[in-house]
Amino acid sequence: MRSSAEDLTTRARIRDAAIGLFGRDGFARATVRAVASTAGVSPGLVIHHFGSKAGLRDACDQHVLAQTATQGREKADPVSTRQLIQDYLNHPDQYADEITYIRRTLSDESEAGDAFFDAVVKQTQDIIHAGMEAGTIRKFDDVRSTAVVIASNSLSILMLGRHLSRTLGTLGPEPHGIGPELLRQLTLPALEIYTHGFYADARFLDAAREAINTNTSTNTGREHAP
Amino acid sequence: MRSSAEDLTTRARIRDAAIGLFGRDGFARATVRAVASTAGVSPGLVIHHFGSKAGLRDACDQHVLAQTATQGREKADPVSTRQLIQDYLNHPDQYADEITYIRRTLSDESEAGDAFFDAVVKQTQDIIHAGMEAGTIRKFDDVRSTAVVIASNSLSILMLGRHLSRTLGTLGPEPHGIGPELLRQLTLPALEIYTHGFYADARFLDAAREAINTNTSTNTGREHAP
DNA sequence: TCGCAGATTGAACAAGTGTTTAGTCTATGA
DNA sequence: TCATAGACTAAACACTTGTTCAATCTGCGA
Repeated sequence: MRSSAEDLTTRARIRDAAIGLFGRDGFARATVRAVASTAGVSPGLVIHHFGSKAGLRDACDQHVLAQTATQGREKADPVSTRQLIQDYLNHPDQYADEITYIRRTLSDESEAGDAFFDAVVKQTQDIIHAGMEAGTIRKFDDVRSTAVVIASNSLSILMLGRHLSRTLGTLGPEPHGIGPELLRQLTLPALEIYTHGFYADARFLDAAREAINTNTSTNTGREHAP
Repeated sequence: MRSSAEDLTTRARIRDAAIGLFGRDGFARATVRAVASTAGVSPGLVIHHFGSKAGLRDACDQHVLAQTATQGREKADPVSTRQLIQDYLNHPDQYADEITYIRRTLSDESEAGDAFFDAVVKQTQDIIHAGMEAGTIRKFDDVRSTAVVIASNSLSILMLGRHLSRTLGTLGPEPHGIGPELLRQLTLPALEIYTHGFYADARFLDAAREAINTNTSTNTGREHAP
């Protein structure tokens, strides 16, 4: 369900070209002239529509991340999430630019990236709470930290997708590397760890518990943030 | 154990300044003039020593990643790894530039980043094999994919450290966000998942096994890479 | 002491950058 | 019909970029 063809307003065409180039080359490396050339317009028109290169970036941020955030908020339940994944697996190239752009936004420092990450964590937290009540997810003391860990692990595929697919030899036509083959190959190992754990017993966990409990008083670390 | 003071050769001072700026601002945004100014020399001298800006990047890659790779290869056993972590927790700011630089290298496309990631995966694979024999790590069918998942999860702290500490409120003076407080707060939740799992039972795992086994024949995916 | 190779600099160059500006084209409403 | 607003362009501007170059400075071996 995307505006696919060339029947877009010029402003939208420029913005989409910028999303592709900003994601692929980064904001600094991507030039206004390249964006204009990709969109088939003159450099001046880019400035005319967006005020400045920074304004163009803001428009891209708002478009990609607002869209993804609302999608995420609407489809917070596991069923819709599964449908979203299925939709992606059927049309992977439709989302390529968005994925690359989000990865770049999370890498560079930006308020849009911060907001997106926080939204993912919040959504994960909601899922964990619901799963704990439903009995599908184990009970955790520190749900917030657990959600941060899970979100971080999930987003690592987004951040390192190129490396993952390169190492596993599942590199498809997608520049970010996150293709159906990669997901198919990682799903079972990840779910095994999430189901039966990674370690054979609680040795490491107990040792860490003890170390942290004894260290908190003697350590040189600063006080806890309020 | 770092060459701390100003008793460095000019070439090394330029390289260290570049490591800091390339990591913080990225290769494109960081200018030769800024590197020269930080090192207290003229822009021409930077070129004189490294041939070009790209040559300077190569030197930085080789310095940071070769150093880290050898460290990783020497300290592959869990005991030394723990000592390395302890060493970091005691002197976090000494490693700040290296951490930021490695994160940037993994984000941008570069052979050095590829080699580093592969080294981490290989090291993780060795640890898993050893742990499986020693009985501390569960038995996995697909050790390579499991190692990729574990490595990806571990590196996510590196890639998203700024977001993690920002969300959890453990932001210290480090620009990358990976401070002692963050690690202390994430250790137990991560180890709990790695020990007892995340899901309450094998429902999701079994469902995924079934879905993948039935899909592999009917799916439109291409053949497996050799 | 001399000479020379390398370190180092300041200024300049050429290319590329974001942005501005003057002007043309086009549609739309009075 | 015509005036006006906005889309749009080509050219230029001001600035930054990486790099070069001629010229000094410095240390060291003969």
